[in-house]
Parts: sequence; structure tokens; C-alpha cells
Amino acid sequence: MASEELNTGTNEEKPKNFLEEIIEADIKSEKHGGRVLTRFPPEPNGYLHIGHAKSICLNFGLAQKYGGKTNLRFDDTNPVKEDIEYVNSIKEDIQWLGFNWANEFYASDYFDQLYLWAEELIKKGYAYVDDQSQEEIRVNRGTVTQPGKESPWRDRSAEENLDLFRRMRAGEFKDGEKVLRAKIDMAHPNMLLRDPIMYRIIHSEHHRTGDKWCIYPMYDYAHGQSDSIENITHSICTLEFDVHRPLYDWFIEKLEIFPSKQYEFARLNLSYTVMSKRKLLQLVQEKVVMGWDDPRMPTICGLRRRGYTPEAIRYFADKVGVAKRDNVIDLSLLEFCLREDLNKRVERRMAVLNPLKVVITNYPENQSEELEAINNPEDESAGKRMIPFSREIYIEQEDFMENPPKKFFRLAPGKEVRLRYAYFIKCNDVIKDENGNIVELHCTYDPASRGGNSPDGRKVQGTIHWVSIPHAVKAEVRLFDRLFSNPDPNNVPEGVDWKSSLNPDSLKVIEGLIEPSLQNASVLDKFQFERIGYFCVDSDTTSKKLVFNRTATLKDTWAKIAGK
RNA sequence: UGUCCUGUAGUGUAAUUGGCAACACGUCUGACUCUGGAUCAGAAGAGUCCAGGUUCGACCCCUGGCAGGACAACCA
Repeated sequence: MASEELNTGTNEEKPKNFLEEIIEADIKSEKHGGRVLTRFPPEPNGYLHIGHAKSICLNFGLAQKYGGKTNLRFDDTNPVKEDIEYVNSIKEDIQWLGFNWANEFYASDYFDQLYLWAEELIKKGYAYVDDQSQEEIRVNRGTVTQPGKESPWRDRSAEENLDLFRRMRAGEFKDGEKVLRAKIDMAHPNMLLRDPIMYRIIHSEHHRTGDKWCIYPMYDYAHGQSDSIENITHSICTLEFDVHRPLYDWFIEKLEIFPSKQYEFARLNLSYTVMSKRKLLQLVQEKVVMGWDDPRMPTICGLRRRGYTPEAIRYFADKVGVAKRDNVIDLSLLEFCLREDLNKRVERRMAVLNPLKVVITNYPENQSEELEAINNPEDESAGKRMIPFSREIYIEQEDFMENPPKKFFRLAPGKEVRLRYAYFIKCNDVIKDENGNIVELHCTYDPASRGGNSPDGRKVQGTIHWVSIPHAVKAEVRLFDRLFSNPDPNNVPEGVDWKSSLNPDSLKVIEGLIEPSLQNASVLDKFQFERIGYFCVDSDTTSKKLVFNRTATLKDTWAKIAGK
């Protein structure tokens, strides 16, 4: 429902991106009988992040739009890097985002077929076993400006190659002793076509195939054929694989198998964020953050814990667009998408983060009452709730100024404001401690303004939020901010640690006071704390302690004015 | 330095495939409001990386530059 409101996904009015144009052309020309089958191919060696979310929304979204399906395929060709821990988190994240795959596959499902095809290429003279060391291979590959040198083993007979390759598989050789290479062109301007390695020897247990194999296919030898085996029609990946496409096509052509086609789009970059798995891992390992799901992380699980919704992320993926040029998206766009969603669906509550005590001197002692509050002004069906009011309340420190500037609409000596859903109050006295700090305000209220309106029709400029002291509940509140203070954390001068621009204030933990109706909130419940921001219940919450994460602040026009 | 990809308001994405640039976010006004939120109305902001060429006409086609990115793991 919310996604409809957010108008994500298919929309006839919207201009098409280049992939939609390609697909529509293919459908029109009956290329695969109008069939569309995409795939999302993560390597299970890390957690998914917002960049993957773009890819997921693209792959699944395109298939959905054109009546096709999407496979989930784990690209698990390197047993030393991959683990099932990641497999499970990846599946969970994709489902949470709201997508269902047609099939769950693994590149390792195809190891037998890939092996057979390798023998076929050997027999056709398109592949050979190379005895050169890793170092020799590297050196002989040449450089970007100089052609490579052919391996002395390049012209072995098919029989010898076949024998050697079978013995590689049988485990007769040690890691690195031999590799299987495609025989293409050692002088090719595209380095990837200089006899790329197809198989390497790794005596290591694979998380799915166990010890069945001691040779494993390289990405280039596995990916296109895996697509082909699944009859993928549109294999969509990021720009850096552009150089790989000739190789992708080469194997498919030589093997004469289903011609899947690869298309590349520009990956997502977000300002104030790092996205590389390596750097994210480093943040986790060095305990810069609490873990992969730290609410400051751009990981899907981090965003989830932070309070993001699948709808907001899908809306975001839709808004960033798809093209081939490098891009950096403003973090503010992500936040816009979040607010757009949460504003409409999430209930409002009152909470005071930096309390200032207010005594309403003309309100009877030991009295309290319940006042009616609207749960969500954007959604009448969210109903109403009662909130307790009493003689002593907390307001926000920032909502009072002893010497207010011109446009300050909040409380000040002699000024009157409305307490949201309660009464008008006027400030009469400012109580200070011996150091001159304001510790308490003495105010009087207008009993006739109960509910927030005065019968004489007089207006107040400001409405502030509050919480009744005897009824307030304490909660830990975690105020998150961007992880980096540098808009482009990857761009640091030579020799400077990329972590040097970490924002020291990315997390502030405070004790807040919340209205009692929040008492029984459960993990992941989301609210708008009026005039403050969106918050969600953190998984660290226990029966004894409530913990809230600040998902995002509200737009704060006053902060902008005050900052000038 | 070789090959490939990409250059359109601050940030993204468009431009009916050649008819003088639109939309969103952001920014700035104003209205409204029991959230300085939301909503509504409006404004500013690029002449399309540069230089030539083709054309009646170029963001779009051609040539040459320039800038950014990718590629020299037995990673994906």
C-alpha cells in the first residue's frame, strides 16, 4: 500500500532507462519469445548494502515489470572467501526488501557442467594447461601498453592438456602448480583476453561441495555459463564488468550455448558513505561500529535496524535512476525517501530528549488528567490516544530562551506557547542554580485552553512538545549521524587513512523521557517523536530498558534560521 | 602510456531519436497549520566539457582535443 503511495515501480508516465529500452526492444523483436529472466548474483562473502539494494530492485523490478522472473544465484566459486553465514543474511535481506526469487541457485551447482565444458574447450584447442608460476604468468601477461608473451606450454597437444587437466582435478598437483587457461591472444589490447585463467587449484573445502573439488573455476569462466545454463536473458551488472563482456561472449560463443547477454549500469555511490565490502569489513573488524548491522552502516541490515523501511529503500532505488555514468547520490535523497514513507504511516508520540523542568504553578498539586492526542495527522485511521498531564512537566531545553532572538516562536519569559494537545502556558519565572544555569521554569496555564485552543481565539506563535514528569518513562536514545564528515570519504590525500574523516559525533547516547504509551513498544516499531524526528525501537531493548534509534531528524527550518 | 566506458543546473535522471533543455532532491520566497513537520503556491539556478564540421536547425551525427572512471588477483 505504502509503495503505491510512494509511486515506486512501474509507471507508464516515467521515462524509460536504457535497460528498459533494451528489454522492450528485445520483447518487440521476439528475441527470446518475449521472455525476461534476470538474476541477482551475490558472492556470499559479505553483507548486502544499499548499493546491492539498487541492483536487487533493478533486477527484480525489471523482471516484474516485464512479466519475467529473477533467480538468486550465489557466485560461490572461491571456497576460501565464502561462507554460509553470508548466504543466509543475503537471503534474509532480499526477502525483507520485498522480493522473491524464482530459484535459488549456486554457481557450484554447475561445477560438473563447467568441468565438462572445459574439457570440450581443451579438445577444440581453446584451452591449455599452463605450468608457469603465478609470478611468471603475471609478468608474461605484459602491461596495459605492452603485449604479453606466450607461455612455453601454450602449444601442448589436446591429449596432453586433457591428461594434465584431469590430473589437476584428481588432486595430483599442489595449489598454484598448474592452471587451465583459455587460448585467446596474448597481445590483445584487452588484458582480460590475454589467455585468461579458467581454473586454478585450491585444495580447500567448499561450503557446499565439500572436498569434491580441488580445482575451482574463475569468475569469468563461471559467470556467463551459469547465466547461460539458467537461460538468463538479461544479465545485468555494474560498470566494472564492462571489460569482461568480450570474454563473457567468447566462452558462450565457443561453447555454442544459450546466448545470455550482459549489460552494465553505474553502481550507486552515496555521499558521506563508503560502500566497498573491504572498507565495511574493516569498520566492523576494527570495532569502529557495533557490527554489520550498526545503524550507521549502509548495509541493508544496518538500515533496517536504523529504522528504514523496505518501501523507503525501494522508493530510493527508483528515484536514483539507472544510467552508465558515475554518480554520487546525496544522502539527503535517501532521507527524503525515508521521510516520505514514514510521515504517512508512522504514529506520533511525544518525547523529550534534553529535559527542562516546568512547574505549572496554578495547576493543582497532586492532580493529573488525560488529554486526547491524534496518532497520525496524515492518517485518520490511526486513531487517537490519551496522554497524561500534570503540574510538573518536561519540555525541551531548546524550546526555551531567556533572551530570544526575533523569530523565536517558542517559550521565553513573559511569552505564551501551546503545549501540544494540552494547554497554553506562560512563563513567569526562570529558576537558576548558583552557577547561573537554568534549572526550572515557573509557568501558569490557562485552564480554558484545554486541548490546545483558547476560547477567546487568541493565537500563540509556537507549539511545543512535553512530557508529564510523574508519568514519563526513561529510555536510552541513540542519536545517529552520518558516519563520515567528509562527503567523499574515499577521496583522501596520499598517505592519509580513509578512516581519518570518520565523524566523531556519529553516535550520541542520551537518556530521553518518553510518554508512557511507548512503554510496550517492541523491536523495530517506528514512531515520529513530534518535532524531533523518526525513531525506532532497537534490538538492544530489554524488558528493563527501552532503546530507541533515531532514524532521521525532521526537517528543521528553525535550525536553519538559527544557524544563519 | 594501450583499450573500453562516461561527460546535461549543486546532486541525480530526462529530452518524442536532429526542432534551442524537462522532472525530482537540494536551495530560496510566500500561504496554511495545534509538529518552525506535512501540505500548497511560486522563484532562482544549466544553454548541454571544449574546438571545429555536417545541417535550415545539434544535447543528439562526424572529427580532434580535454576531463572522470574501469582494466595489468590463480578475487568477484
